[in-house]
Amino acid sequence: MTKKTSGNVTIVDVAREAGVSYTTVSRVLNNKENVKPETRERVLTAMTRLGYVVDQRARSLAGGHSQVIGLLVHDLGTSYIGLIIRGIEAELAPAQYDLLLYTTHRRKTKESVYVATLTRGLADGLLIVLPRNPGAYLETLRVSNFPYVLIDHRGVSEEISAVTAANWQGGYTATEYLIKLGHRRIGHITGSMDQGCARDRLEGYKAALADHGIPFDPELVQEGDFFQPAGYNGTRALLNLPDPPTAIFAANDVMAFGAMEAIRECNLRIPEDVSVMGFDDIPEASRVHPPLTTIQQPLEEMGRLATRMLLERLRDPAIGPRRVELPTRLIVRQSCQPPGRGNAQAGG
Amino acid sequence: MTKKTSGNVTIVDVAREAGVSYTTVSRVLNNKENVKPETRERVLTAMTRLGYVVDQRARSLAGGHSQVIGLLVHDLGTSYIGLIIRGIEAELAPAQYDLLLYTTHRRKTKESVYVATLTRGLADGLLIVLPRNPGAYLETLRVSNFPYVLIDHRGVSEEISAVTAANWQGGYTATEYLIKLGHRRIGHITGSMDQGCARDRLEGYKAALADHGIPFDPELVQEGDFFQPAGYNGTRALLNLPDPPTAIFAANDVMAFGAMEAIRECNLRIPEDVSVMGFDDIPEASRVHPPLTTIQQPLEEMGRLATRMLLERLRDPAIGPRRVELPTRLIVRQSCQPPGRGNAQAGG
DNA sequence: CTGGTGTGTGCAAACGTTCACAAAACTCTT
DNA sequence: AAGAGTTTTGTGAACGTTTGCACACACCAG
Repeated sequence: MTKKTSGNVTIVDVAREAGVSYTTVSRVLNNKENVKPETRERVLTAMTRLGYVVDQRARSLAGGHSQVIGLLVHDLGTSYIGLIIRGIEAELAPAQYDLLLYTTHRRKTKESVYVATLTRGLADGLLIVLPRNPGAYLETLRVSNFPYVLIDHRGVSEEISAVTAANWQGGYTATEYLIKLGHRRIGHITGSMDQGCARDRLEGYKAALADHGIPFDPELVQEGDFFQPAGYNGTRALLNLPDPPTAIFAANDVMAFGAMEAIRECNLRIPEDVSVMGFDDIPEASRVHPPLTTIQQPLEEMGRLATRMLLERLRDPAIGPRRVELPTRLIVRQSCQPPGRGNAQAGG
Repeated sequence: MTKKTSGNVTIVDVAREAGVSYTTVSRVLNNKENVKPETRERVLTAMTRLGYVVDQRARSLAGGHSQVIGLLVHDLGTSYIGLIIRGIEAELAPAQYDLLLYTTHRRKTKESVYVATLTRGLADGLLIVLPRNPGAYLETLRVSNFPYVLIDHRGVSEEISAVTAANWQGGYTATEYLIKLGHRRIGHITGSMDQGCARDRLEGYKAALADHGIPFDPELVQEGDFFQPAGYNGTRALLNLPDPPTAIFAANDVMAFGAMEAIRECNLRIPEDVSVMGFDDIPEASRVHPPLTTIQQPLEEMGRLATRMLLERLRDPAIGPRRVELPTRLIVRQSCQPPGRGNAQAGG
């Protein structure tokens, strides 16, 4: 038993134990070449004998990298974010990185504050999920050349690495599916219009209408914010229209749940009276009644890919920005059907 | 404009700019007494002029505390954990702490590895949510006198700070409610039996049965693990019994969703044919069809309280362990009704 | 004018690493 | 068997902060 049983074991202690200099211990620690296998072995056993654990603070202060990635999200507790984080962690763990979590809970100012501290050594890189007002700090980040990747947001310029889903395509596919079922009046509840993904989905919706010769009716579009009440309120407004839609396409599943709530409260049936289409395919989508037809976003894969891109950039800072759009696909369940059949059934 | 436009601004730069020594800057930074108000002012303006941000790594290396709290959870993406984290962050943010996130994804070995690195300076304290096999490292933590608080788990000894919900009481209340509706055969799908909360809920269930003179039938208890498939499988098994239950009490909402799935697949109705009771009251519970009657756990409050306890302990290490149990309460929705009414309705 | 008691400030040494550079120890050549 | 080249190891100075100690100065009582 060595003298230092309590307190912290440092590389100096390990060096003494192994009979080498602390530099050699550091080399072993960092898997540097040019260490005689026998010496390495001796250091390694000394480490385990002493129960040595590297001090990340010191390492990062001296060496410049902290093995920590910052994650900026606006909220947790949704499977949307859960799936993304699952992907992130899956890539981070084998690379020995830790995850520092910042949630902004929609308080816009907080994001820029976090970014400042993060870039001061606490983290080596940053993953930003669906920022609310990226303009405020993305430029700061870019100028300071701090590595980061955006998830589900295209950012303010082409110079920014980003992983997104094919939102336009998803919006198009969803709308086209409803059109092909026979719907002509299709309501849309948008996401936060300050976010590109929401705008893209709306554009996809418009494009599908246009391609099938259906005139765009602004009355049928309600601005939402990706939260359930917006889906509910938007749907109530749509159903109160003189000529209400026979189908509602919500810009995400959560708002689609709100839509379902509203439709039921109006004593209408899903999908007999009104069809509902979501976006995301979060796990709950298959659990609600009726199971929600929706557009699947590869959330976990988005997290994985963004992380891979970030780590790649960390290894080689020369790598330029990369922008990847992952495909979305239609998941047909039971919340959509051709219009008018509800009445027919009820009447027959 | 000063010379150092790029790179990092240190206290030395600030000191030069303000015409004081770096020690004084450090004093201002830490709000130490004995700094002339005028000097303090001068340092402060120098800081903002230079855009100084403190380097947490250096601060923590020199000073001993990192202003980071580690959070150990086994999975994200459920509102269960989302609510807890919301509570944690609400308390952490004003105290200027950051959150380092570790998810174990049910891989038991990882937890102990994390604990080792965490205690080496990366974090000042640890919050552990519902650990899988705490025995492995809780003892290590206790011995090294590292501050931590358990959430939703009572730990291995009375010496451990923990915040839990009244699980026994919740199990009792849920079961008693079903009994009072008239159910006599009540199935129970347990959580992971290696966790105290799961055992407590089961014990509450048994106690309620006993208090109402209903003999305990082991056939009616299916072991689960808090995940949806377990709810599904357990329910299928229960419904295949020669004398199946008329109500099912799942140890959490997510398994209750699985139960609902299974019941529907057997062409039975909820609650007419089988009543379903959950536990947790996650937001989805009110959204499923029919809305789930469940036992509410004050998850956000549990996160808040645990964090307050941890910060308190950080301020005064002499504080001993505290164990708090927050109350649970029954939320009546529409997934439970008296037994036998389903047939009556169908026949009438 | 001296000696005390504060206050405000500065110096130097930590904290535990990494890294550039230098030195030492090998391995080949010839 | 010596010199060149290569591998291995060690020394010293960072990294940016906190903190113990010492010092300068003002103030007051004697």
